Amino acid sequence: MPRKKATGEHDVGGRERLLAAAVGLFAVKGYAATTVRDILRAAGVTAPVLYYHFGNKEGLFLALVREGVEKVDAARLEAFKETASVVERIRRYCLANVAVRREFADLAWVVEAILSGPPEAAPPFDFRAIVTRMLRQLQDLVEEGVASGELRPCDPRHAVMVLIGFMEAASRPRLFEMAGLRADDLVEGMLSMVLDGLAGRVTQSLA
Amino acid sequence: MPRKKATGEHDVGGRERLLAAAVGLFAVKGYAATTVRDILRAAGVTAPVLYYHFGNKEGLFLALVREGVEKVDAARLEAFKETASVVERIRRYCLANVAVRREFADLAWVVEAILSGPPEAAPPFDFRAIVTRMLRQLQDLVEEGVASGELRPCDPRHAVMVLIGFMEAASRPRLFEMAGLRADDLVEGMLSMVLDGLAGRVTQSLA
DNA sequence: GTCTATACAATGATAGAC
DNA sequence: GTCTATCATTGTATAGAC
Repeated sequence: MPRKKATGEHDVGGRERLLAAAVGLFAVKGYAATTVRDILRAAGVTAPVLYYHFGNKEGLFLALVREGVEKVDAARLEAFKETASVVERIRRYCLANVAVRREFADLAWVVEAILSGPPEAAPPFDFRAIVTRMLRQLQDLVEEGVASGELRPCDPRHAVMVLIGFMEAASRPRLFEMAGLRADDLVEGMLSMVLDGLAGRVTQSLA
Repeated sequence: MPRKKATGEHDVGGRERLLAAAVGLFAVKGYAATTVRDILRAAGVTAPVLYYHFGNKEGLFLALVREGVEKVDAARLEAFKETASVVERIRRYCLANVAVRREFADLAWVVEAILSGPPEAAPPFDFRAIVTRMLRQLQDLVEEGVASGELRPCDPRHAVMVLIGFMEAASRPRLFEMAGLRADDLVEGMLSMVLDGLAGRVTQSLA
């Protein structure tokens, strides 16, 4: 029999039930360790529903990843849209990035698993275009800042990597919670540190 | 029949053969997607050899992870040992970290998969002690630098997170190669960027 | 679009000989 | 310590009714 729906749960189709169930499971168990039966049980549907909508386990996974990529990508574009100083746009970018990753935490984990996990642990998904675009956007931003004097002269590619590493660390609760930090102040604190640098005397990073 | 040994291959026991085979497979396929048969075939041994030495698949995995943790940990301690300026010790730490991760690339991947991957994707391994120690060491270092004036006054915990993010990004070939960077100059380039900061006018980080 | 029932390959693991 | 042979279970996926 169809699973009893929880209180307040919409009468969504099996497709959405499956997506919702799968994202949670993939996030905590990973793709390979999550069985089709796990997903079916969590979604309260039977096997043919999955195979009807997604073809197979891999299809379900890829549908999920696409959804996640779009969300991050959208937040990114949003942050770049408005005109502001370079530093301010970088700041918005980082805040937006961390914000989406927190809002769609499970989905972010699933995407992250492909980006940084073992190459063949999950179905192949080509991120090159989207990563390249991100690198390009950030590098343009840095170059603009250097040209205008807002940023210190530097190799923009190194600067981009530093920014990426910073966002990466700021998005890992398991890590920064061990350091006794809350996500709230972390981003701003780390960002000002990245901007002003660790070493040397105080240099005001301009108003 | 036992697998024919490749040229120059030592006549090591099944135990070592299994460890060597497993690390490569876990690195590219992840724990869950790597089957016992995969490992056996790659190692050229039969099933009972694995179960005799490691009890089960999980035991083999954990033996591997312990080995990896020890390697990273040893490199870390080595970097802290000699007396030098704070900046120099930070520099050594980061170089050492990236160096081990490159030397034992597969092993590093396996460890990384537990640290940053889905919580239940691999057998449970308690990293808390080791991560806490790393955070502590870095934070002490930063505090020492701040006290001596070598480092800018700051929240040491934020500084530690920035350093961790930096090392993280510097250890991900798939990422920085897309930016057209080679691992060689990357660490030094990024480190000076972290020390001097992105924003503001040039501040020499002292000799 | 969803169900019941099931096919069937692959999986982790073991027994018992040597 | 390693082998051959095998098991019980779980895995993905499908056929066919409604």
